[in-house]
Amino acid sequence: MLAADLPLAPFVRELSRYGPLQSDDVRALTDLPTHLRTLDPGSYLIREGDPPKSCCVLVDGFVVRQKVTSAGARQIIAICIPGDAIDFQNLFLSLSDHAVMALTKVRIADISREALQRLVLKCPQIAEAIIKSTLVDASILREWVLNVGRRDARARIAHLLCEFAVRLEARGLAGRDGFELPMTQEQIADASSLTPVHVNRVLKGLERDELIHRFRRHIGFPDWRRLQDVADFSRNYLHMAAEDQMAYAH
Amino acid sequence: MLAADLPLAPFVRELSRYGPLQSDDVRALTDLPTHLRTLDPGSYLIREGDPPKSCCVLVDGFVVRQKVTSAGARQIIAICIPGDAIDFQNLFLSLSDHAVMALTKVRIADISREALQRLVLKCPQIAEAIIKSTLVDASILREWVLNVGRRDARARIAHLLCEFAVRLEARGLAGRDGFELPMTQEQIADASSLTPVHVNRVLKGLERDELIHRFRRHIGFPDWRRLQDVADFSRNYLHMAAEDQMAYAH
DNA sequence: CGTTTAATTGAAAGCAGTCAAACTATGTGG
DNA sequence: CCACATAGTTTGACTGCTTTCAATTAAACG
Repeated sequence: MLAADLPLAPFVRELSRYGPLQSDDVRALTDLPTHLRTLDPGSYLIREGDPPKSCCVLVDGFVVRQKVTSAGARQIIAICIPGDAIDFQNLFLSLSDHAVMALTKVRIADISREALQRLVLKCPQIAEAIIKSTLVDASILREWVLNVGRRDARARIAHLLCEFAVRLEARGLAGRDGFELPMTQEQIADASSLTPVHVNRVLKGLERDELIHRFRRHIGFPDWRRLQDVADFSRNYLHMAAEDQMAYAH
Repeated sequence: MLAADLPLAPFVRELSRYGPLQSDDVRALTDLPTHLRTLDPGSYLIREGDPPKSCCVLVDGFVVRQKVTSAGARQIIAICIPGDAIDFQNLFLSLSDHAVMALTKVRIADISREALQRLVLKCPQIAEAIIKSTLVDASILREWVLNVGRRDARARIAHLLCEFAVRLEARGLAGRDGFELPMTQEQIADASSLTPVHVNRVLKGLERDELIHRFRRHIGFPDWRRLQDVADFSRNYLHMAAEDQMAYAH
């Protein structure tokens, strides 16, 4: 079978990392009936207050979770990369508490809510894997609260870059040379609770100090070790398995 | 049986709210072997980097989750109230990514990790309830990121007070007249990403504007509606069941 | 009561925000 | 292939919310 026929494969591989799944479980998940669709940048997969329709998995591209204050200020709450489940939230809760927006052109696999719920109730291993995956998401959120709450602008943005690099690399989507950042500076601002203007200044500062290289949207890491120091970054909170501690290790 | 004999009762009641548990499940949970202990304010239940020992439930008193930056700045990430499970994190992940500290004198019920894990694998309903409980925690974390990231000091502190009031009331631990806030202004500062000095000024400002009343640690709400407006507070993100929407409702 | 911890207040400094304008990519249609 | 439009980036000057530093007052505790 071709990879194109198995849009859920990366997602299932990711999940099986959290709890060793039986091959039956893996097959049951991979074979889940899905509906594929493509969305353009800026379009919404889920809006705040929506009732859940399906449970979707990100096959290709990048999306963000976001919330807004009544004053209209936006906060990006999480960045999802290919292979991520977008809404276990909606799988089990009845109203969405945040919106999900496409950063890039994305491919989404919709899984039937009922089918996945049945699977969870039937296969304890799958339930456990989903719990762990959810707990890791929560751990990342805790780090974001710390990041936004207690680090200055420079560390905050550096931290965002470090986290993104490590998560991408763990899925084989980036190497030591860096990665394409799928965000405008305005979006970086909304993720780091800063203004676009200030993001620009900080980015230039990091570049001036040879902590990052930039070309278009590409971010390079000439001195990964030092960037981690500036960012106060430690990958512990990502709860990755030992075998993933590769290139960016220490 | 007396309530004193069932320290897990409030926790189980809470959990059953998230997924209707069979009476067998309820009994299995309530009868879980526990070890009760008492801790003084300021003592640590869990330190960052700890391997998990047991899974503990908060019976009495208040604890906070917290993280610190390498520069030593502290961020409170969550506040737990009686009936909350303190570490589903530790139940399934292998290293703690944050510390848990007692705000007040607390009573803790330690549940054996293995016993609870067995139960999760055996009872799908319990697994589902735990998933939902974890998802609600994550939703609260998302709101905290927004709160700390995009609201000014006044709204931020008001929001903290609103959330605490609503959560306490849902467990029957506070009424319309207000509640005892189990935190010093320094701790409020660490929860709202401000300095203690500024917390003091904002609190005085809220009091001056008749948005709250204060006496010692007691917080009263003379105009709940208006406070919610200032706080930009909506209880949606708490994902409470309909029957809990009582006194503080709108 | 004396001692420690928490709350309060004032003055000054600073990090990030706001406003505004210029510049650079990227894309589109003639 | 170029002119124009649009979106994103960059820069400067100024403002302001929050922090920092320091000192005083009030409350909690043994």
